[in-house]
Amino acid sequence: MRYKPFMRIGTYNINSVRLRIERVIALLREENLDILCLQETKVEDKDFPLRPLQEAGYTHIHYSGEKSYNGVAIISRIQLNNIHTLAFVNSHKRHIAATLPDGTELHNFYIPAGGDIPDPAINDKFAHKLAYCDAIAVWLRQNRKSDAPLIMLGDFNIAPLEQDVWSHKQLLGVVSHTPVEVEKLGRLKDSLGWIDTSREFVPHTEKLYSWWSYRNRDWRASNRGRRLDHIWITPPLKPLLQSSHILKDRRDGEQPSDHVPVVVELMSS
DNA sequence: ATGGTTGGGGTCCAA
Repeated sequence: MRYKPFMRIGTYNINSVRLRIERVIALLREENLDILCLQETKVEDKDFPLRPLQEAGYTHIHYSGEKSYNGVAIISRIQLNNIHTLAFVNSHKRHIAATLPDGTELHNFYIPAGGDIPDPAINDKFAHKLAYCDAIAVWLRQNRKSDAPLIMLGDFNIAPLEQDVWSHKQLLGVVSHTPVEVEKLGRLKDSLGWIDTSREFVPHTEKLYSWWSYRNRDWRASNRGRRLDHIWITPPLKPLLQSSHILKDRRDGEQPSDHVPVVVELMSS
């Protein structure tokens, strides 16, 4: 096997892994990924499309799915250990975790989108989203430490910074960018001193998106994006962080997901 | 203020 100095890890909300399996394969190959975490696989475990991924050289594949909704997966060409899932708030399949050979623990999350109305008193889905964020933060504080090497990534369905949305003012009342959610995500981020890898390389003053709605004739022209997909690391991994990219061009082509992948490079330790 | 589009499963829900 040739020398490989960096480990390349990605996250991608695929919005049906069966419909877009060829996109997944192309991403793995063209980005030379070691590990890819998926969200919204929308498939029961018995129907997960294993074979094309194995044929592409990814033999360590773990998933937790359900019919029609939610679902997460980790696709890897590196051995993974201690695969486990956690159910926060309810039984939705929104989390799967694994430990890498160097001991780094990887947590893949699909945080609830939260519905349309940003009021937990009248919208159960928004209440669920807030409770889910709280539950993760509590679990992390009680079970993990900020001096351990951890990666937490996925579709968090929250765009925390003003430049993470196309119009901060116009989206203050829109689920994904409301102050109450941003506050929740901030507390979650503080739980272990998480580092937002994308913003390590792009200043907070610069627009940065990972999702563009289907409800636009021309997503690139209108450019009404939001940064919903994140890769966070704990402080011990910061010196190992080499790069982070949001693969905007993957929003193009036939039948794209409405999200694009985010990829980081970490020095192998 | 409203509506715009997509996927999955099945004639509607979630995003």
